[in-house]
Amino acid sequence: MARTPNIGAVARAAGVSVGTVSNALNSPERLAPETLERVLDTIDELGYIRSSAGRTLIRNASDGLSLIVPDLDNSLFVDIARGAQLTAAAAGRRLVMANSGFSSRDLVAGAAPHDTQDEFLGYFAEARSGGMLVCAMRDPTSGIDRIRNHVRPIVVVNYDAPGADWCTVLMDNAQVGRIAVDHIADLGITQAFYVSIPDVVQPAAERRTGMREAAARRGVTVTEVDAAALTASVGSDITTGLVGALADRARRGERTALLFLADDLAIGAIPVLRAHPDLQIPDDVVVMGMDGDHRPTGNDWMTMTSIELPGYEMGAEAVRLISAESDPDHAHEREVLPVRIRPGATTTGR
Amino acid sequence: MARTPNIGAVARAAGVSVGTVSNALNSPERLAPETLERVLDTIDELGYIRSSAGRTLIRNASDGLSLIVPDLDNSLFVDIARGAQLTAAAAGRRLVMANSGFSSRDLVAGAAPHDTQDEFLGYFAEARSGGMLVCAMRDPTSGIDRIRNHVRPIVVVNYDAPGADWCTVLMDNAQVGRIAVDHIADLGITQAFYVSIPDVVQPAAERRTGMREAAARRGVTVTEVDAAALTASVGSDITTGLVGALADRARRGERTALLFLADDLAIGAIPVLRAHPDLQIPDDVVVMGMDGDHRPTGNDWMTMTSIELPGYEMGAEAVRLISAESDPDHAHEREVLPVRIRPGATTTGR
DNA sequence: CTGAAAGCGCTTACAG
DNA sequence: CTGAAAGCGCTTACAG
Repeated sequence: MARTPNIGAVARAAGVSVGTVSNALNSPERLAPETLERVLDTIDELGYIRSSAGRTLIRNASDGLSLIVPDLDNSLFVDIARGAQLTAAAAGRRLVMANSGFSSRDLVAGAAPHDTQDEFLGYFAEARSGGMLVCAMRDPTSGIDRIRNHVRPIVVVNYDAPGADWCTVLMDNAQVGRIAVDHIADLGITQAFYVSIPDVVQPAAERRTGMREAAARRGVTVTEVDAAALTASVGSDITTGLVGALADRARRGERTALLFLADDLAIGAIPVLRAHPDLQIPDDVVVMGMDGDHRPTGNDWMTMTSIELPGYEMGAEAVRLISAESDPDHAHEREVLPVRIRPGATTTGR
Repeated sequence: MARTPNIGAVARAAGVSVGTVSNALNSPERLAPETLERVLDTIDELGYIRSSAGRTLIRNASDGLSLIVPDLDNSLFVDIARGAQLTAAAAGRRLVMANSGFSSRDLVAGAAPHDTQDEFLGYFAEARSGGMLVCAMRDPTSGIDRIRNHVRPIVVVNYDAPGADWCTVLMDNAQVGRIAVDHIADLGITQAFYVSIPDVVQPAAERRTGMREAAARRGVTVTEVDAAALTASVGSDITTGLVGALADRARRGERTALLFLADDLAIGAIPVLRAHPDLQIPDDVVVMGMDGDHRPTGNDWMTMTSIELPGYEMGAEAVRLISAESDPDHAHEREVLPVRIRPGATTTGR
């Protein structure tokens, strides 16, 4: 990069010292009005843009915040990112994001997660990030321990690490499972299939725990089914395997619930059920997902019952906790945000 | 931030000079194997992490790439971001993103765009970004001119600025409009409604141009309708206003096409049409969107005909162009990537 | 193969 | 209110 005008060039052109130029930028109230004006005019003329590297060197910290998200195809993380970015902007801080490319498929398949979470942790540590939000789908402890002293506040979002030495922002995943069961129990349904991925994925494990607890409490019999991925086509395949049993029950006048860990799975179930002459939604089968997609797709001819996840609030809260860390007697917090049901036609009929 | 161990601390502990520690990190082949090992061990023991600020100061450039996207709720930009980030990672470079919070609603409403594009341009210029991808929905020229000399290569994605002094990566928006009309003309349809937003949004303007050209060529009569936003509910409202005319035509045995600038609009049309007893899809009315959502929602009980946009390729190509800029006799390029139709049940019946 | 030294652009007490 | 000077952590010729 060709050398751009530096603070010395501005000082020379304005006939002041470099310290005065620096003060014009950082403490303008210290300058005589005429001096300030002359310096600012010179900055404009020269097209001077301060390099943040100098300040970062001195402070051993930059003032930008950084956010690592696992996967932008997941609307939860898009919501978290927006909540974080807008809250940061409102506080006058910039936030940049990195996508670590995490795929829950790896975990489900038992493969080592092939993401770049630790690479980005290192990258932001070298940049002396002024605060880091780590949105994790797997335990980030080892990666964070490595950079702990080089990045000021760290907040972990969406992963509950045992013995965490940082603030954590979570949603109440057990409540997700409980609410789903309570909803169908309220409809008088006593038999359900619960389609999820293996418990190596922490939110899946916690939702299952909540689901089982509510099922026992409400007297709902639940058959658990494993999905290999959270896609509509997997949802279709699994449902195809269940229609026989569902139709048998329907002929006996019994309703069945299909509870899917993700809306994408649930969406895949719909066409399979509609294609079956004996199965009406929601009279014979009710369907619900559990990660209500905020995205404005208005995705169906029938609205899908789902659970609204507090992604935006999680991101916003994480940024607030970053700011709270500058308070000297701050103690790390573990916040668990509530979820709520969004009833739709696939369970209530409208 | 408490002072972390610096290169001097490592040098002292390893009994070498700071230059040698630097070489261990940047040119390890220059060191005697034993020296190298001793230095690396010391780095490990001390938990030393290099600060990139020093190098940025010297080079007047950092090695990270940065990407500004207008809006993560738009799947096009999520695709671009993924294409860019994976291509960068494959080339051993890190890429960070910023969301400028652009809303096309502002433009459509005639309001000044209230985004943070220029703020982030300035932020990345202060960080001496090693390369910048600017995904723009409005003309970025003034913002870029301001930072032109402080950021090495700049590539603009998705905005065709007149007289651009940089590489540009575009999709063929005129082709989007042409393909849509050709598709319905191939089905023998001669009457269509075209629902778009005003031409202040550049892609909308270009698609309209392509649409008109194809309509003239194929003898299709098109009635143009203005939408205030690209949402399903706006699509529903507009369609509600059209069902009378559509039903009249259906009773005369004439098919009509509804072409929507965005899939979200088109999705909103579906339930309105289904609710009308005289209108069958696709026998009386065919429906298509024009920004095929890559996201894995499997969004409907009937697949929506749409146009596949080359978002991933645009992001990947933009990163390749960034690298190409380091070639001394590089000339700025303007690349226009093709689009293609994805036929679905809403026009072909399956 | 290794070390000593200059310098990148900035901020911050301190002196005046 | 302004200036002179030290120093942040690093890289890079250069000398040996």
